[in-house]
Amino acid sequence: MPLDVMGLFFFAYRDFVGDADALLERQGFGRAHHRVLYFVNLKPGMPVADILDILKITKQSLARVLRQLIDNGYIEQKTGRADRRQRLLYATAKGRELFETLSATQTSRIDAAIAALPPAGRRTVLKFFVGMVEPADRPLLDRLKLTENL
Amino acid sequence: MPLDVMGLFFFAYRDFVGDADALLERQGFGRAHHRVLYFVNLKPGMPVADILDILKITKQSLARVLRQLIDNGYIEQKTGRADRRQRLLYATAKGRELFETLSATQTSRIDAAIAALPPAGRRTVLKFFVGMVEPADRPLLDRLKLTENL
DNA sequence: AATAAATGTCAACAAGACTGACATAAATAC
DNA sequence: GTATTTATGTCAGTCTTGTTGACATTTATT
Repeated sequence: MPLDVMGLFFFAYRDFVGDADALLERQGFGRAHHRVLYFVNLKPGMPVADILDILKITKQSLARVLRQLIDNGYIEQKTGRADRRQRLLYATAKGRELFETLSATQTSRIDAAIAALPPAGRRTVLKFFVGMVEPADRPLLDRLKLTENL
Repeated sequence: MPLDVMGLFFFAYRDFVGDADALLERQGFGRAHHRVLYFVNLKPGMPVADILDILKITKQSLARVLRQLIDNGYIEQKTGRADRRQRLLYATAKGRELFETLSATQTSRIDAAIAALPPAGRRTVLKFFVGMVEPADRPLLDRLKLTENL
């Protein structure tokens, strides 16, 4: 039984998110803010509904977090041109900067872990992750361009 | 920048823990209960302090969850022989059974993801996870026998 | 004109973290 | 042999981030 994969997955994820947690706290933010920042940076102009779908949380839950990010000038909303009901989300310069800061430690941790692997290691890890994702959500990974290096 | 690793890590972990979440809910339990069950199953006779150290939560936080698990007969405590102050944690037969149920879907998801990888894939993924863990905690991984297949 | 969709907002609630303070029993130090 | 430290438990209050349900607004669609 892959008890070791389960356990190591836990520890790896704990320390991966832990990198950002300390920095976020100083801003008065939490993991939820980080997740929103990540996806808005990844796909600028994302409508609210997409974020809800990705994070699998309710709009009421997102609203609080999003409001803080907007009020503090990290994210801005623009009305959709094609569909004027949509509120498209964009990171401001300030928001992109914060995201860079949050990502810095995570990036070096990831780079170090991959550097210790055999040549095909990075690709193998990415393939594993994709394999762990619910098949119904895999097209979403493609749309977010997370599977380009495969 | 390894934005793709970050994103896929998020999705993979979300769906990995999501497997158990549905089952846990019917029991009136949450992820915290699952984590405790996992580690108690992995290392029977673990003292409370070790669990706190691993989960990086406070004793007050653990107390609630542990109490529910004990009161419902999933875990039992025994006074340590060497150090009678310690409360060593053991899963009951009922606890082991619940853990097996919770692990079943996670196991098949992991197995499927690994089956799609090249022969060395499993080892590569495990090495990646270890590389992501804070170096100070790596001896702990060894003690928990999570690094045996490396 | 009627309905549906995308979003926002108010209110109440729950899980699971947190801090701080204090209690007990057992081990260790002096 | 008393004093201190350690391992654990418990009470009380707070915070973040999730939940549900209800209702409003704007815009698209039928």
